[in-house]
Amino acid sequence: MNHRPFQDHMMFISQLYPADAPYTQIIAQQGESKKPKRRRSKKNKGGENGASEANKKRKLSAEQVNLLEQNFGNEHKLESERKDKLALELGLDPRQVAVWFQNRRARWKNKKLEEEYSNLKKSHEATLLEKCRLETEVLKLKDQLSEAAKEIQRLRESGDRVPSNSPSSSQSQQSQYMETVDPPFYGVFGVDGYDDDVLYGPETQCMNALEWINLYV
DNA sequence: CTTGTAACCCCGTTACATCA
DNA sequence: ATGATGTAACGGGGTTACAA
Repeated sequence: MNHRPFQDHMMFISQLYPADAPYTQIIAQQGESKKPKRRRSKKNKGGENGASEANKKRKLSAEQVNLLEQNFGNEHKLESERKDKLALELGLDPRQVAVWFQNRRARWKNKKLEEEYSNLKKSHEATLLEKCRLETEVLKLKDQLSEAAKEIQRLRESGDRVPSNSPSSSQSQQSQYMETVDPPFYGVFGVDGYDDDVLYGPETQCMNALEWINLYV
């Protein structure tokens, strides 16, 4: 019997979505959370005849594992022809080979998930640091802006005292200066108001980010 | 077209071996 | 002796191919 299309499909799906159980399976399991699972009866406890022999054969030899690993390295899926051949070669039941491949795929998937998690974590930490840096920069710029505003105020006051030849000159000077400062930026950070968020918000967030990183790195 | 079955898959769990 | 960890094996539920 040929199951290649299905196997290829499943391989494709599991490579695309290695973290996800098939949707239908998730639904089925969710729906059956109350159904009691059938417990497997204990065996090979030595109470029944022949059990101890089965115990001794349980662990695969290093040689067997090597060959299985080699095959797994070539291809994670196992067609029945290859399974039978391998089983013959290893002196194992084909069912054992199939089970080994299933378990190996599960281990491989877990490892991939761990790697992915680790990469995401690193990237998240880098983003937090960058956020922190940008917030610090914003604070600096706000300081500069506030200094500039004070300077404007000073100029305005001195302009009031010193009569100018052209009445609009100080104003045009101001507006010229203001043009160098992006108005939306100026407005967004409410330099006049200096709300609490400007002084404390980003800084504390930044501290939290750093503490967070120190905690988890 | 429908139904039953075999063979495969994955997921979660269990049982057992090994090691610190 | 024992708890933690790794892994072989299993049970259940899903899909697909195929025959009747």
